[in-house]
Amino acid sequence: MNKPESPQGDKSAGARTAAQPRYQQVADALRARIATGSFGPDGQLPTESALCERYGVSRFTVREALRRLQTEGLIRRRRGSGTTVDTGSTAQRLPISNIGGLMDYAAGSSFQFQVIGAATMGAVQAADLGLEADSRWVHLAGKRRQQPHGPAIALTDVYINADLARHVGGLQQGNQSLFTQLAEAGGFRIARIDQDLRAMAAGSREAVALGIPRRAPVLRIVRIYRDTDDRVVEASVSIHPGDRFTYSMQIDQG
Amino acid sequence: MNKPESPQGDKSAGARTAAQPRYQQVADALRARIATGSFGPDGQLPTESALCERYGVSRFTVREALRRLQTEGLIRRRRGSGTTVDTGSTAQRLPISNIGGLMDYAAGSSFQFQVIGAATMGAVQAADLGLEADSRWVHLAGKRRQQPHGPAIALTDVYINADLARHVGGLQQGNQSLFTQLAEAGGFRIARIDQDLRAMAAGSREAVALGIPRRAPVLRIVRIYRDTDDRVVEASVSIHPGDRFTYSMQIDQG
DNA sequence: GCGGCTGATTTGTCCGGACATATTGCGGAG
DNA sequence: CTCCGCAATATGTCCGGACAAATCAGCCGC
Repeated sequence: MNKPESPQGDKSAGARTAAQPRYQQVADALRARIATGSFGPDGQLPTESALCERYGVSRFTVREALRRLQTEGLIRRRRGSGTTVDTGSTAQRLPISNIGGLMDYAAGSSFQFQVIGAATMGAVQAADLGLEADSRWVHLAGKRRQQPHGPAIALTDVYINADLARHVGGLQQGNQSLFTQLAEAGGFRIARIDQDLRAMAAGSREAVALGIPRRAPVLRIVRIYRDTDDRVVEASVSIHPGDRFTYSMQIDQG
Repeated sequence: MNKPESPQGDKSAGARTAAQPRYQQVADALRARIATGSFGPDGQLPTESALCERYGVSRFTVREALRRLQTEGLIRRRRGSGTTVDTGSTAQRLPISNIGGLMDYAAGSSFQFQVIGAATMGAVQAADLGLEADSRWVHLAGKRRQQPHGPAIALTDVYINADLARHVGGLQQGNQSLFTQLAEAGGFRIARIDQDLRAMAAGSREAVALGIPRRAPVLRIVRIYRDTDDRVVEASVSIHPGDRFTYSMQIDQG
């Protein structure tokens, strides 16, 4: 019927971006098809062997692609019965349980910030964030909104490793996450993000900035971004009003 | 030196528990060795091919086992340099980002509950939890503690599918999660858990039960447990005092 | 019509091999 | 002594194949 859509290697070309692995290309293609609803009302995906033919790759590659989509909560797989689009439950919510999800979250909202300046982290604050005392950072502060002129869903303090200070000036306001921009500018990759979530009462600063009563319940999310060498690239503290933000995630298998 | 430690099939024996896949057995073995610190101060694990020989399995199996440990945040893998135990950062904290982590969390604390009785979920509450209105449940309520007589770290309402009501009587108080017990008693498997987290103010009931001021900030976690057929087996709402509970998780790769 | 059995389908597990790419350590050139 | 390049090493990607286990559709007997 149709010849295999080879996910072209793209070894040549001026594309400075390294050619992505094939399973990533297949996953992207399937993610796009899921988004456009091309799998019909029942959401049944082709079988693995059918996808192998379609994209001209081995079953290993197809399974690796499907595994990604599964951890993103996009699909559901059952032995014997096949793979289906996961429309139920949390499909319309935003799973921030992988780095791609975090980027989507950033892409779906807008972050306006300003540079506060150089900062040295005191012992108390460092311990609170789980970082080394007396380490040096560039401090940014800003708000995140879902609609351009809507209410802020978060007040965020960002601390960027002082070694990356020269890249701070090039950071764009808007829809791209800071860590993505930093990784591109600095030529490294974010390998892991640690998150701590807890509830607390809004202080006066947060209350004023977010337009909520003092001592209102807020969700505090501390994120530590590490590169492949385990160096802390960025740390951030986000304060979300309790009534404007819900954190959704999925947990799979055993 | 030593002959391969074959993860014996265990097909026979009275063990009613189905033989686990080999990668699971290897993962368990490595997890135990990590816990006992048998990989030395630098935490360097053997190479994949060494593990293949040690356990008498293929590289596929070893990689699948290591993948599990990685998503649990126990190890760190880097191309070219090998696999190491992840002692830094959140190692001592509790990652509840997979079902095993949730079970560990339950195992590390104690849950005391009492059966409230049959309950029909009203429209408002059902919508809040993301369940069907007018569905029928068995309602339990209880507290979770880290030390036997310490302060409660959570006040939890549990709703168990009415179809499983006959198993409710056999549920044990203590350190094993309810969903694990239900799965065993009912002969099914928990395939996915959806979680929603948000901050809110303690109501009077929570305040009294947890011994905190009214309107104190609390973390509210709603969990929906589904089996392999996507049926909702259990739903739970946990209220954690903001100053006694932090939710930690890791996010890997891209 | 109904229920159970059987076979086909589909994903899960597992193997062996191959090459790519990142890292590390070593040795030689300067 | 320092820096560069090369080779060894380790994980990442990818292939083809095989069997197991869960599911599903259809046939058959009742």
